[in-house]
Amino acid sequence: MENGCLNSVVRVALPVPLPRSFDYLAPVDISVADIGRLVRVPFASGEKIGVILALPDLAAVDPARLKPLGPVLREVPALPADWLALVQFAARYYHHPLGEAVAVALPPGLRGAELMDDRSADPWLMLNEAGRAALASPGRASRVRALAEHLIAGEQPRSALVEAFGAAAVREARQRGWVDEAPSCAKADLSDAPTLNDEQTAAVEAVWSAAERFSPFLLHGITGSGKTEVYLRLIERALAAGKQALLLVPEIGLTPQLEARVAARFPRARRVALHSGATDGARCRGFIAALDGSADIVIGTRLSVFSPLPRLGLILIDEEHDASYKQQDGLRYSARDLAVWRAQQAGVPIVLGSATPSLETWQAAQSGRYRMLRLERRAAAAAPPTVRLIDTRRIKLKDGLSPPMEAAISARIERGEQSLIFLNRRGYAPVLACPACNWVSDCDHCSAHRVFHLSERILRCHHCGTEAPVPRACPQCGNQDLHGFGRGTQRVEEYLAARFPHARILRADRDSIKTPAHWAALRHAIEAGEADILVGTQMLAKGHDFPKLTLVGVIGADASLFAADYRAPERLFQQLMQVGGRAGRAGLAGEVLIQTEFPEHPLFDALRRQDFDGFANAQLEERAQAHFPPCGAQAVLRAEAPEVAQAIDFLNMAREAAEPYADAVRLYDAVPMRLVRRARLERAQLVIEADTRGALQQLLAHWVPLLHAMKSPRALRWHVDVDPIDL
DNA sequence: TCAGAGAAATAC
DNA sequence: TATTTCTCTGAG
Repeated sequence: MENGCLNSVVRVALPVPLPRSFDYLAPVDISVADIGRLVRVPFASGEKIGVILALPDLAAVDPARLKPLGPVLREVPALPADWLALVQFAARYYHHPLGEAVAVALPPGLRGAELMDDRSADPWLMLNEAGRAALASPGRASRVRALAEHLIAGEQPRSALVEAFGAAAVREARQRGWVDEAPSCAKADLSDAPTLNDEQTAAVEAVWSAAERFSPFLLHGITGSGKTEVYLRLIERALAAGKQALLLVPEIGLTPQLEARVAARFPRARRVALHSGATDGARCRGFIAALDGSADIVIGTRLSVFSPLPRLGLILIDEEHDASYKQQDGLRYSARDLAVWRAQQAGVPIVLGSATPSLETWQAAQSGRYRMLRLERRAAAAAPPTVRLIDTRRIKLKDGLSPPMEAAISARIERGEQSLIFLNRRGYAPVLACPACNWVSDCDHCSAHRVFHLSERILRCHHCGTEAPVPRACPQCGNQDLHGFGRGTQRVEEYLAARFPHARILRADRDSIKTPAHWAALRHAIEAGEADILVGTQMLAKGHDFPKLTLVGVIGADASLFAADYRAPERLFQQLMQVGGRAGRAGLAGEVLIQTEFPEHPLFDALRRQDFDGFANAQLEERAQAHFPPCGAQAVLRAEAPEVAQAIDFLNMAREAAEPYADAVRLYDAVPMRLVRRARLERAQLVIEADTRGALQQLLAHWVPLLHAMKSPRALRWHVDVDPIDL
């Protein structure tokens, strides 16, 4: 059992839900150059694909138990040390098994093939088909993508491209949202980058003067103040310096637009777009292009924070407050927070942009940890919208709409302008009920009502997705007169159609818009003035100028005013500010009308004055009093089981296990979650608070290993959520 | 005595 | 998580 030879051990991260790595016996030809490479290893009775983490001097277990390493995939560049460090940090900070974190951070094509019955030594067989194809040759998808880029840049007429790639490819590119429409825009767009105003210039200079070191900035710019132009100028500088730029955007819906704008500005730069909607092959190629340094600009949703970037020079986060930066399952990471860590690690500047920053970022800027850059002028020279409240306490509403709201819509129709009615509730009515016997359309699997969708004639649970046909009569008493209570976008649309029979009405919510192509078509229809009234959820609040839109009507905002969630006011303010920003952007005055029974609420007061600073500071004050984030740190342990009692039992046991380490933290009681039952499972949670992230992390480092060791019913699942955004 | 089910242990 | 190993039960 002589084992004196150094570097005879290989440490590997494997995609198993165990909080440790695994050691193997090294083959003679292994070297430090193999750290970061994919490898096939025997594991339990089968095989797995993992990533080589290190060549330690000593194994962490009895060397007699080590099995020999399998083949190493040397055809793909090794993942660099800083990438491994990022993933290891994420696994440690979010207390998630390292091997699974590695799997999350890799594109699906590189995560390893599913079937491993073939024991041939060919390392390529470690990858699945998409991965192999992506690495072997630029496939069809990339040709179609190249076509899309040509269309965007307007470098070639459409007919030539149809000839080269076929009409089907053009259609595909459009369906995937890679191009907005047939080539129209183009070289004009290219040359005349708008002149920066002095605020924008100052922002660009401030960031770039710190280009050689870690320096975080909050770019606080109201809607229409030209944040994107600042991003583009900074990318330009990064490219000129031979660096890579990473631009994070909130969600897939917005990626194609920004991508098109970046493509138009930097037609010669190698751009990569990464998001969950991209095919395995496309994600894999983009990842490799980033890794081997050939990509200059990476634009993407939260998952792109894990792109390996050897020449990284700049990180930009657009709409940094957006909730979609937090992953809500598996490795529950915040791409924004990881990006800041990454900027620090790489020693580069990072810009967090928002009109309504998260309180976390706001506090960092107030305390001087981040530098604040303000853009207070609307580039389009339009005045900010006026905000008016409609006190609905003494007004009779018709399907949720007040007479002043209707009058305002009517006035817009007469002037040929557009109105947007904003309501965060899709479907026709939130619940269908029988007035005779009190039957309600409850979901069988969740503690929630099924929502009545009139056009599809179904009842759908918005939590588990199950559907049922709308019953003709009450299933309990046979009464044929069932009523939809409350209102959603469909009902408001229906009412408006009856009230304004000559108006053209478009509805935009997750039910009416299912693909990027739908979304693009809708946007074009709105921009072309083919609608008088828009009805929609927060989907409509984001992105895009609608030049004829001058009225935003908000209904149903009161529900968020007194919600139990302490983040509800922050979210509401952000939402209203954002949706309000849609009104009046092209020289026409915009107006925001909010129906509320609480017109004296300070949130509305701040909104009326467009006073984000005042609102944010007041909120911070409240958070400080309660020691809520960002004036304190939180984590939550959640458990789900067939019976809520099992989940509570587990959490109580967990709580007991935590007590000895809990002197610097507050452990709350295990309680059933607000929506206890979801998809046939019942959930409970236990909140942990500490004054600092350090104290919280210290507890978790002791506690989570104990949780793994705790025995619990087989059907019980649990997870830890660090820095949760909804409790 | 031995299926068969369900719990428990284990992975390098 | 996935698979193997154990341990208990009761029908024959």
